[in-house]
Amino acid sequence: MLEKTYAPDAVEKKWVEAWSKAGLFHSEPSRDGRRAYTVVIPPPNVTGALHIGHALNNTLQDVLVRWHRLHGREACWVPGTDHGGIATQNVMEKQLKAEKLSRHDLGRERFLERMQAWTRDCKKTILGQLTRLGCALDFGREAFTMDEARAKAVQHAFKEFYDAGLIYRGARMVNWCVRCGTALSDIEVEHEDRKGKLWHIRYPAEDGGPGVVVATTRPETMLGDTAVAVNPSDGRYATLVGKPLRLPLADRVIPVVADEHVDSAFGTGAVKVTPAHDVNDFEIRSRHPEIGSLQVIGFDGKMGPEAGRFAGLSREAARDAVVAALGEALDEDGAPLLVKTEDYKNAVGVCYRCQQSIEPLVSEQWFMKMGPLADKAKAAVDDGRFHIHPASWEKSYRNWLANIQDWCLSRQIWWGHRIPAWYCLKCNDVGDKPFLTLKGLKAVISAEKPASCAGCWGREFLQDPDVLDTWFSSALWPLSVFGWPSKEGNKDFSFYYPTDVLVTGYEILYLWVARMQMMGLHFEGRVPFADALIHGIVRDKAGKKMSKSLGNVVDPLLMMNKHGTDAFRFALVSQAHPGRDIPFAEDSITGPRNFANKLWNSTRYVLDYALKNEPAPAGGYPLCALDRSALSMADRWILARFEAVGAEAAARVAEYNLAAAADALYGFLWDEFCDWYVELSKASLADPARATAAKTVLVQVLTGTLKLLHPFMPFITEELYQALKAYAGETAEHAFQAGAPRPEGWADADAVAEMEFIMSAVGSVRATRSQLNVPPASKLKAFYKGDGTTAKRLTANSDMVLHLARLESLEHAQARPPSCATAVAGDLTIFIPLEGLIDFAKEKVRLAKDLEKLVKELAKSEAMLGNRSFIERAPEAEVEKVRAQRDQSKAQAEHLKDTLAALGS
RNA sequence: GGGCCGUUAGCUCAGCGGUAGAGCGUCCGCCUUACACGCGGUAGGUCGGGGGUUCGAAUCCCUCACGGCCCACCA
Repeated sequence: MLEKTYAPDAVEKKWVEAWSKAGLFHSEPSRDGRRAYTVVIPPPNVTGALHIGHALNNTLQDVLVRWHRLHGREACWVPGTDHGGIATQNVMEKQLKAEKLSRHDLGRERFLERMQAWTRDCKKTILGQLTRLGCALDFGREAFTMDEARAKAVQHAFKEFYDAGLIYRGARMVNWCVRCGTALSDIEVEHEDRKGKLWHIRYPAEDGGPGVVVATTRPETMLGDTAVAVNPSDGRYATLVGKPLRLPLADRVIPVVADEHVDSAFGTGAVKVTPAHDVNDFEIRSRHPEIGSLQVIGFDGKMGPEAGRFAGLSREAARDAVVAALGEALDEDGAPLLVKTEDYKNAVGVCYRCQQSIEPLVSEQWFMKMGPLADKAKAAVDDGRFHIHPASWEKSYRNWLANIQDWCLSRQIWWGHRIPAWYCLKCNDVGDKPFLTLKGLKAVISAEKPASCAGCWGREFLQDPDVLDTWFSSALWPLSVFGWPSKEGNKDFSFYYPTDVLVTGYEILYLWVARMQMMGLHFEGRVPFADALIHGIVRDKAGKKMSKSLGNVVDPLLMMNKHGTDAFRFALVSQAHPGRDIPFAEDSITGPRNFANKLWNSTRYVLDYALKNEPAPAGGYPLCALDRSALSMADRWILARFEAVGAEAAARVAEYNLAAAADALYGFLWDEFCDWYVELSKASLADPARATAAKTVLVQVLTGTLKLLHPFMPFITEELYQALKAYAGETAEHAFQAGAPRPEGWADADAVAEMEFIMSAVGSVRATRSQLNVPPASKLKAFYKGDGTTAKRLTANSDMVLHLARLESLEHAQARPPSCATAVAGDLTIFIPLEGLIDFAKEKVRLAKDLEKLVKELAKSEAMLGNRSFIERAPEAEVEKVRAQRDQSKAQAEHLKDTLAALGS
């Protein structure tokens, strides 16, 4: 006997343990001849516990994995975590800061030891949470982006790219985060609109003339100016080009150059040029090499020695100081050099890990040439080898690939894959210069320290101190988790690769998805997954992004503990509409929680009430044992509906609309199975001739629905599956291993139409009762008037109607009995004598209202049918539908008119 | 500066060419022997505005407005 209400705690705990003990989610290549269904987890960074976004991401994957396992595939879902580069190092540095330490206090080796220890704990937490969420991960395959196997893949890929000339080292302007102390790739820079100022500064001519006024948002960089640029076609400045200007605050003279890049219409039409600190200016210098470059801001974000009296100040302080100094500076005529200051809003590049503004700086870095790789990735979307769901993302994806820039790979941090490049100390003049400024180094690419230099036989080497962008190893993930590059005898790789689908959020579409596509296409010549399911972000109730600082984060563990994991999962999935973010309110779990309870009680009904807890017969109650022709209309109806819903859910899953699949199953179980079939079965069970069929249908449809719901709500469905499986004749030990219900041709349009009529007739009587305040408990006699198909349907199923509408009898009547209420069903009229109970004034108002509605509908239908274009151009089926509608409205209206006339006006 | 998405019932959202739907909330009545985490009933919308295409538009096209997001080297 089951308890009255479903209590998730114990059930979830029990199955988490049992599944783990049974190794239920372990996959083997080629087992039972099943085709692989492979999913690799987007490995969470080892930065802490999982958030609600992870819960969504992993629930969606779990639904897909379990669904496909149910449908006969050898599902393999690979778990793992990501070392997370800068993000994780930042977490550790924060911890150290609390101990008043920096990573430099520890030194590289001890720092990495601490990182390893932290990573171990963090992995445990993360995998524990995924287990708690019910994820059917193949835990034996756990991978980490920085473990030995993955390191091999990284080193191999790096060398291959290097040998192919796609990876190179060079001096370029990069996005430098002064707080994180490292270069970043372009996509790791976020753009934020910030309020700032636009300062207009006069640079007087060296000969004492007025010179030019330039406008800048970053006055501190003027200390590094080496020119002023104007557009060559700008007449205002034509005579100034080539003339020297005096750079205020610095004791220097700089030229005016002409460059096409300058927009004459913006500001004053003259731009100060700081090649060391601005990407555009860097470009201008490449066209005018003679102007040179002067770096005034260091990698630490402080003004360097070239900044003169401002040296040592932070960027921010230097800005204030420069502006203040300009404010006091006058030109030879005594006019202020700071001509104007205006408010200005501009987009500032910001580090995606620490939100500090990015400093463009020139340095020596490793880069990857992306053009050829991007072309292949673009071709894969263009020709349909790769699909993004929803497809609206494909346009942005293509666009990004088409405009791709080279990828800055090196990071000046410690936590990551060390770049496998070695510099012979004899061939390279390393000295004690900062590594970032070393130019023209000759590298030997090798995972291990080379034995000797091929050029000079030197044996002393310096390994590149930098590490790789964390996304480099992530990009190889679908390959590396299956042991790539090792392929010979690698059954895992040949069976599971390429994977089937990648599920992730749109925020890492370029950062990660695109790069996996590029790597997969480059190394294996095929896409690493043919489909990407891109889901939205879980936001707070008000639609704001969740963040610790806003204090609006929702802890998934808390939700699971409070409401049950299945309910939480279902709440997430049913709101995960393709292409939409999810504004998550805790209330939204209530419905799914109630639904879980509904499942629970449906099973209680079947086991305790319908089957009276009798032991299951051998083989259970199989559908094949039933005589199809002897089934009741309700049996045939629910079987038809069940099969249709199974197909509908499958279609929705196939198009990656999991919310719609969940909704279809929810509606079927609750609105059709429980509200109608279960109610009807109560009568059938009392009739020995129909009892076995009813039991069979109850058991089979319920068990089948539970199986289909299992991917969405694994715990409760497993629990109930265990209770039902003997009755259902199911042989699989766990719901996870069960087979999906197979289509057996239960489609039955007649039964569906008949049942729909019965439902509308019952609904009509119920509404009448309710509107006239007839006590639900009172059983009433009723009469119907009319004949034909609908009358036959009514009489053939009168016992159902009696039960559902709480009637005592339903008989044919030629005329309207006295003192009765009227209900309309199809083209029939149902009379319910209510002597003494009925308020005729009220009844008349009610009927008049119904009539009004009908008349409106009738007019609409007739208007359509009166439209010749409609008759001629609309498909015949549509016209027929309207005709049928017209006929019904007409008949019902007539009945109501008669009734109203009988009641007197 | 480009691009994408959204604007449908009080709220959150489905529907995306054939006479407006769900969940929650409202209101009314029910402890009807699976479930009050329930049952039955009810109210509530000119589908952001304006044009167009079509026999027919919430659904397709154009345009405007208001939100949100992504990309972008306008000082």
